[in-house]
Amino acid sequence: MSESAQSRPTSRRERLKREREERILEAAATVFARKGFHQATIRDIAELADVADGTIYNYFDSKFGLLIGIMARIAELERLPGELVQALQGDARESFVTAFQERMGRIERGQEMLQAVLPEVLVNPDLRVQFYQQYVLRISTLLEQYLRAQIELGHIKPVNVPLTVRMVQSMLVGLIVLRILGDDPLRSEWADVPEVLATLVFDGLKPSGME
Amino acid sequence: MSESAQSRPTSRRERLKREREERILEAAATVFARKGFHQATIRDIAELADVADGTIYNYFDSKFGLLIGIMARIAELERLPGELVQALQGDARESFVTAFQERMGRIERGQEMLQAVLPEVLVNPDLRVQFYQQYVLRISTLLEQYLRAQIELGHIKPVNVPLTVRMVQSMLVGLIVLRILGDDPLRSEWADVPEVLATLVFDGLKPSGME
Amino acid sequence: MSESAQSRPTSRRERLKREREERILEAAATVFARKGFHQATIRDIAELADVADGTIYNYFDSKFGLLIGIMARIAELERLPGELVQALQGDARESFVTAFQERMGRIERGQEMLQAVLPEVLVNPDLRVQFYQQYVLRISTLLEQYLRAQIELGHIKPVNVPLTVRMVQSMLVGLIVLRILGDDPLRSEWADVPEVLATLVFDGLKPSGME
Amino acid sequence: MSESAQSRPTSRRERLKREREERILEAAATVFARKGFHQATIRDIAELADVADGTIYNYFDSKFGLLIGIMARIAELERLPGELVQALQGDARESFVTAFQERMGRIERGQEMLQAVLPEVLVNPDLRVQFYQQYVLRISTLLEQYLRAQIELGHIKPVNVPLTVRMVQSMLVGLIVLRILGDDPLRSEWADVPEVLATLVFDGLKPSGME
DNA sequence: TATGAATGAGGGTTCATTCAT
DNA sequence: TATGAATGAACCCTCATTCAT
Repeated sequence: MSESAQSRPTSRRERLKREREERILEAAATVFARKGFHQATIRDIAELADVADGTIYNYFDSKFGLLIGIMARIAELERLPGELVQALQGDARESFVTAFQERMGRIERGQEMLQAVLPEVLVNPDLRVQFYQQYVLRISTLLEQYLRAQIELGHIKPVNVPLTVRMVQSMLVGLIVLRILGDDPLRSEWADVPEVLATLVFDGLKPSGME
Repeated sequence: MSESAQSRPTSRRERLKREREERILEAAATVFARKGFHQATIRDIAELADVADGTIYNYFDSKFGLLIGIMARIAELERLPGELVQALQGDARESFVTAFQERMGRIERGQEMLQAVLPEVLVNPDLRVQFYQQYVLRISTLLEQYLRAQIELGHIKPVNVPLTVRMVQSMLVGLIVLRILGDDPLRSEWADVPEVLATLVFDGLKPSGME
Repeated sequence: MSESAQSRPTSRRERLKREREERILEAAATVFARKGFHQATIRDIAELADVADGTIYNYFDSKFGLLIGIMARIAELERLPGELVQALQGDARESFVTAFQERMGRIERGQEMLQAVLPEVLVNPDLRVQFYQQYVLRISTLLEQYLRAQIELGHIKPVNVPLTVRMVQSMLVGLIVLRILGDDPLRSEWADVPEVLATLVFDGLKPSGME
Repeated sequence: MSESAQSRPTSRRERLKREREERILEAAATVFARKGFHQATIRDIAELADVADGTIYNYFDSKFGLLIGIMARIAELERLPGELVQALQGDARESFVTAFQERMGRIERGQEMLQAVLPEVLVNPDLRVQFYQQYVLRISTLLEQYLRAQIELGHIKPVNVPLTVRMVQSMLVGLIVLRILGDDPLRSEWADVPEVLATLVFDGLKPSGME
């Protein structure tokens, strides 16, 4: 009852709960990434998170709920729009590189979660829609606006905007997939990807003087 | 029943067997694509193929064997190397477009099988290796050789060859994924993809006179 | 293929299936009666029926389905209406005794199934309605008609018909419950119950000359 | 906190404890009656009693202990013997009606607790014995004595005493069951039951002049 | 003493695979 | 060879109970 007995009794518990939830989610991501959603058992996750099976259900509704939780974490880490807009100010090519660097970093950090979620996204219609909207459509819209503006300004030549944007998105998604597949160059030279990607997308492969 | 009753008893039987195996494999691809490998049941497949559950095991070792079977069918449809080499003769840009058209067609036709196989490929280490080698590495090697040659010839400017090739591969893989995710432009404007892709990769987005 | 190879191939299988279903249902009734629906495990039932756990699900939808199955068997054994009507022809008291004898026999034979089902009937609203209608209401309606007719004829004195019928039904239901509770006299002197019951209901306890 | 601060610190606490125990027991009876013992969860009961899950275990040993507690409460409310003896003095028929009225009232008031306990009583051997002795045997013995005495006195005609008593008990138990089953006449005309019951048991259905 | 999160045993159910017919 | 019923291992989830705060 006395206020001095415990300084913010809830805050300590709260913190412990948050940490535990975090631990469970991370364990889930790791196990899902390693064995796939369906091969992964709740037991696996519980053991890795060092909790009892039942404890997981104090934090998540179901095994599927863990997947949703991971998706939410990914979305949280994204907050793309603002930053992307930011990154795309100024010189077109330069901002491309910056934006891609950002992106590559996120992909690298989120690789495990993406690997955990992506196979199931390809399979589950609900996840599919959610992932597509959060991860693809949101960026598509932005990129399309940006591309149109740049074309207007003459910084970029006229192209089929929606398809071109899809190509770029495809590359990003494809890079994730190829990394998951264990492609070696993509792992060892990951840092160089943004520059190569910008060159490809922006300048093309055609030699400079060859107009 | 007597051996003389039919001119070539085995060959007819053989054909029936082939057809049945084919039917089962197609059913498997359809069901896997629709529900995912783990949600799909042998019963589902048996019903769609109009055979009994047990019959499937006369043709395939296991449920997983069906997946392997589908992978094999994809590989069979590929026979890339030769054709790719063929396609890449002559003018660089032109052969790019031709090659991509080829590829887009294959992707479209093989979509169901790819959708059936891809999620599990991302999850199963063995499949991963097999898919990576058959579907990525084989082409990577070819493209790398080609790219180097073109650079040598001055038709293409000097770039980081392995990464550049990965970018192109990523795009192809990413296109598959985005189609699976149900992206609308990619479905409705699929025919235009090769040209846009070639423009992007070959010419870049930079306006012509802007060197 | 030859017709003489197996005489009615289906009928043998059919028979085996019937027998197996029967065995499972009996096992379920026994186990439910012994341990109660919720304490009973599918394993228990499977072992008693000498089948594998999964086999049960080839015959019944769920554990609850077994209960429904037992209820259906009880209803099947009943076919009350016709027989009751039959029994109640002729002298009132005599037909009472006959009808009750019939009933007591059925209760005795169906004891295990009733014991399996009754506790859950008291607890599950759906079962409650079904049991009430099949086991109580159907008979109530008949008895009410009969009673009214007998009153009309002056064979029975005017009484509150619905409630009186409920009393009789209560007694029947109560007898089942008391038997389940293990009451000794009801087990050892079961054969005398109909006569005593008829005396009680028909003549009352008042001494003969005491009007 | 100091012992002198409150005149009778324990007695107040005692009262609070009693009230809480009472609240828990009532909540348990309600939930058990509503969902059945096995479907009911400690959480359900805790919520209805407005206490934490763990608190319940400060008052009762286990979930089963709650059932025992309810049984004890029923027995407490009974105190039959004395009152029954009292009620059965004087005119036979009149005392029957009085006794039954008493009983009906108790059944009505105790309905929830009976509904909570009865299904499990039918299933659990220990409860079965306890319930049988407290609720059936105790009264049986009394009624048998009474019946024998009345027969001796010529107020009641000679009958099979144990079985006759069982019939009456069956009716009482059966009335409870039929009420649980939701029988409408028994609910709406409950007040008339004692009279009808007495008529049936005492006078029988035979018309007055029909000896 | 009250709390409510952690625990983990337990069980219904699914379904790939086998095998007698 | 085709059938489809039988098998039983495997797993998600529930929830009574415990116990640190």
